[in-house]
Amino acid sequence: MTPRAAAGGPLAPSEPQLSAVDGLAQLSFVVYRMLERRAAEQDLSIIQTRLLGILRDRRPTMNELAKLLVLDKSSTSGLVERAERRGLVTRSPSPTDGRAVLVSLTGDGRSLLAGAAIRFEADAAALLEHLPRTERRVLSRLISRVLVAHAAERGIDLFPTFEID
Amino acid sequence: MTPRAAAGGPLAPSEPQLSAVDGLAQLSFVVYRMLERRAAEQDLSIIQTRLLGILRDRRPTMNELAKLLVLDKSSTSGLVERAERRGLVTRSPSPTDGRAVLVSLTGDGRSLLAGAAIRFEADAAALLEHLPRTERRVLSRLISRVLVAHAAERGIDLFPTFEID
DNA sequence: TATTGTTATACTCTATAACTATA
DNA sequence: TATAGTTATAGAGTATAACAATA
Repeated sequence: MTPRAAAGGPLAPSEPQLSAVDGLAQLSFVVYRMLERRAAEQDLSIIQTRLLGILRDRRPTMNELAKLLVLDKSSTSGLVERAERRGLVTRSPSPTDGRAVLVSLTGDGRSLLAGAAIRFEADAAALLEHLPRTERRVLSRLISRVLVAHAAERGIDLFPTFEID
Repeated sequence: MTPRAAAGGPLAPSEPQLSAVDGLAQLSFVVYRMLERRAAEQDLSIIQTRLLGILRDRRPTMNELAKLLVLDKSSTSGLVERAERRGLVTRSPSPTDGRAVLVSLTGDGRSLLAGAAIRFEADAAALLEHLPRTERRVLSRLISRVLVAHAAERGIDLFPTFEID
């Protein structure tokens, strides 16, 4: 990676094209920051956004949440506590396990998430529209293939025939 | 973005390919985490790594640093203070402006940065090697074109003929 | 007066360790 | 005893506001 790519700033190599590695790194930063900015517009951090995103179609226990977010359970407690204080999520006792707590999204949480998601999608679409339609499709397919292969390497099937959970 | 893409986890749409937006978001997360992991192996955060990356070929003032990192000057003070305490950077008075401070990389800082960069480059290369060489080149070129167009939109030329600075 | 940088303060995010309550 | 979750504590990272020193 060139120094400037590492800094996330503009590049000035002598070739008229970024190296594959620099391109990947730069693209990652650009997209990550789009997400960060759109989340911030709703006063959400990336981790808060991911929390809400997980809750959009699930109602996990604190423990499951910690695993999904790859966080310590104490970090998850704090994260959920702050989100609950803002009225974005609620905690309720599990009916089947007296120790467990179920976390779910409130209407306010859902609205905030939807706002961020819609704006981010527009950003991502605008970024891709720099390419003509045909090449956009090629890019999309190649990215998909890379991700599928990368996931498969880790024993994850991105497209299981049935929902397994 | 689908709920699962927002969560950064595996996806299960019914089509055998990710949507363009989901692919972009997923790819961004995957690459960002590679960088995060490799930096962490050197006990560096992403922001510390970016700091060192900027210093690899520059010796900016605190003020310039704050602008490059898009951080408040007070945040930059703290960031540099912690890096200096670890012996990764040094602060010295500017010879031309009695108020200014110049920040530069130490040998230790350079080594740490190099270690993270080399490992990250290997990760990125491995990710791309999931595609045959020809398609890898196509992907690389398309990503480059998207980034160049995106930068141009913001008045930035990714490939200026001369170093301007 | 304006600019450069640091410091005080406050909040988010994270982990480790110690704790409570339930299984 | 083991598991689920919270709390205490500590540190990184961030911003705002107040400040000191220099231009």
